[in-house]
Amino acid sequence: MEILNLLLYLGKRGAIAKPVTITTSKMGSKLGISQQSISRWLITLEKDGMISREKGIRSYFVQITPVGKKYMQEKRNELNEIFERSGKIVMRGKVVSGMLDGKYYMSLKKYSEKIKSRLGFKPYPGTLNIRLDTIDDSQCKKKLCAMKGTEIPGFRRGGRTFGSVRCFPCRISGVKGAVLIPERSHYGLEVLEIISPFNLRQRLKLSNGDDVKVKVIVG
Amino acid sequence: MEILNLLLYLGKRGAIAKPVTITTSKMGSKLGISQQSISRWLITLEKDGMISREKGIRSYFVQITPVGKKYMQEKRNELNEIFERSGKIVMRGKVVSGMLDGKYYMSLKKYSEKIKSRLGFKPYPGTLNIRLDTIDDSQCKKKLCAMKGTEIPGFRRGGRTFGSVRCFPCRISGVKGAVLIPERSHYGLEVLEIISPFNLRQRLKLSNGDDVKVKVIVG
DNA sequence: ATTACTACACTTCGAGTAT
DNA sequence: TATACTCGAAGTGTAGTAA
Repeated sequence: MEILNLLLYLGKRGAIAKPVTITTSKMGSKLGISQQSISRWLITLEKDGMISREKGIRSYFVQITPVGKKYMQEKRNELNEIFERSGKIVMRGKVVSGMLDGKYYMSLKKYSEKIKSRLGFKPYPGTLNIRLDTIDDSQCKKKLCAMKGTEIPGFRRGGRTFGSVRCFPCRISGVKGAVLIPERSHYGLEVLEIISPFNLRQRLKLSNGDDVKVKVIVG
Repeated sequence: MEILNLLLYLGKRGAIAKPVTITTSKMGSKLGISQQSISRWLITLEKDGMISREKGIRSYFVQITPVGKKYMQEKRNELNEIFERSGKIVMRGKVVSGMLDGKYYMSLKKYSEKIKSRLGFKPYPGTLNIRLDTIDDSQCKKKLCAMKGTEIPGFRRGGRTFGSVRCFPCRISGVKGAVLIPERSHYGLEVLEIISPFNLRQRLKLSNGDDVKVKVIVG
């Protein structure tokens, strides 16, 4: 058993901030090893100063110590460095139909001209919508949402407000484009809206349900 | 040996993007185990589909496969979630004098009213500037810069453009405030601009050179 | 020089079981 | 109910050595 997995189990239950209730058998079945082994591992982790324990009536209160936290943070930093250095966020998903509103917005001069000046291309009037299938892919979009990207400011016209949009230059199956994150979107984390100088459906011969790979270069 | 450590060693050498040259004895001495054990582990990892290998003349070319990459990403996501959930960025620095432009901007109604509506407080007209001393603290600011935060839009007046500003609610020595990240700032990564409903210098009895702690709650 | 086999020590595993 | 002990099996470690 990798001790990181043990700490991960505890950390997910909040054991970094406060003592949490655990039983060795639940923990074992969750991690795929026996109750006995968990018991032994907790004793070892305690000896090594990674966790502290206090016996409850029919369970233990376990907390991750600063030593344990430091160990986890080291691994986290190493992993983050490796993946951030490569500086790519890759998402996979399936082509789906949009609500045609992307087409409308991208045909507005105020948007398309700003995009031209900020991203260096005039967007084809329309967006390609991609449904992200796995949780990992949605997490990637969440990460994008938390980043700044290239902002295309909103505007008002005839009493109506058109919200701002953030863009993240990307490659979709090798073709230049950008992921669109509207300030106010109809879609959740599971749908990616893509613009491109090209009509992507035509250019990549895409139909609904086709698999595509979107690569965003970050940093 | 935790297999994550093996993948970490390879990942640090760039084995996610391309095959890298390694020898079992170097890898072993770096990881603190024998050449023989590394040899056996690499065979195991290859069998498990985590890495691919090709024999060179006096070394191996090793690359992490998509399976191995996925394993690493899972661990990374789990760790990031655990630490991001706790959601605090803490920075330390010393109070320094600003250029008095913060005072000017915060006295503009367009800004202060928007801040009132978005952050829930009317900013004292002035910013507290903090010089971040360590690289770690600057890295924290960099992380903030890459996040979205609460956006206060810019505006135009009399032909002049006032840029937008992003805010991150924070506590400074326990007092409510917000870190300001102007779209176009005079300051680099090493200076933090803070606003608050209070005159922080008065309220916290601060003089230039005093140490302060800024805690930003994220997520 | 390298990798990786064999052999054997030591560690970690789960089942049974005491508490 | 829970934890954690003993003990035989399986896994992981290094040394020696072949290729």
